[in-house]
Amino acid sequence: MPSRKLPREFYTRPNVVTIARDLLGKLLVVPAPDGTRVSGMIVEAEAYRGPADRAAHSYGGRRTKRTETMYKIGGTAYVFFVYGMYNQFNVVTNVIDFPHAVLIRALEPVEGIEWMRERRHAQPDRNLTNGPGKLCIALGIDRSFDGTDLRGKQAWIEQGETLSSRRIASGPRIGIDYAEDWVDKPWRFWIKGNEFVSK
DNA sequence: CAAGTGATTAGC
DNA sequence: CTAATCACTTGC
Repeated sequence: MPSRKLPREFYTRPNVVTIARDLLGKLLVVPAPDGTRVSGMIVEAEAYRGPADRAAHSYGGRRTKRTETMYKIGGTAYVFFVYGMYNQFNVVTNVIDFPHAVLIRALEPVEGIEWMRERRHAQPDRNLTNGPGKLCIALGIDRSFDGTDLRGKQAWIEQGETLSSRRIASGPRIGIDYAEDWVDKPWRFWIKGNEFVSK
């Protein structure tokens, strides 16, 4: 049986906005401690197009210990810590030294939902993975995932559902009020009507 | 609606 | 070194 992991060429394409939209319907998979699969379908994602994009961590070509991961080759995981509590899972795109990334904002649980319930302790199912910090808790994603290859064993993305463009909506990104002219770019994509899209 | 939380960053 | 900020979540 061939691997269903997305190939390198999916990630190294030049247009991060296209890749963010294409990631909808794909399956983000992480192994649980017992070796079983924990996974969710991507239902919401945002493109960050540094160095030009004021909202991106790599804006202006900023290169620090944290942002260094964004400069790696497409298909690398970029996981960062924010607000003193939460991790955020991103997919690096483009080729080396073009610091683009897609933030995964929400998933619809598919496999291993018992693991998600345990980690999110007693939240209603619809709140397990409907936000970028929540989905990292549910899947057990922390900074040890930062810089890892999305075609490796730590976390990966598989071909999932193919969506017609009619089912996809777009709008401004969330939580980037500081981004001046870039605030209104419609680079957030989600699956219309999906109940796991973040609030 | 506002607090909480601590790594990260810029600026001395 | 210090202080402000932050690609969020939860509980009031």
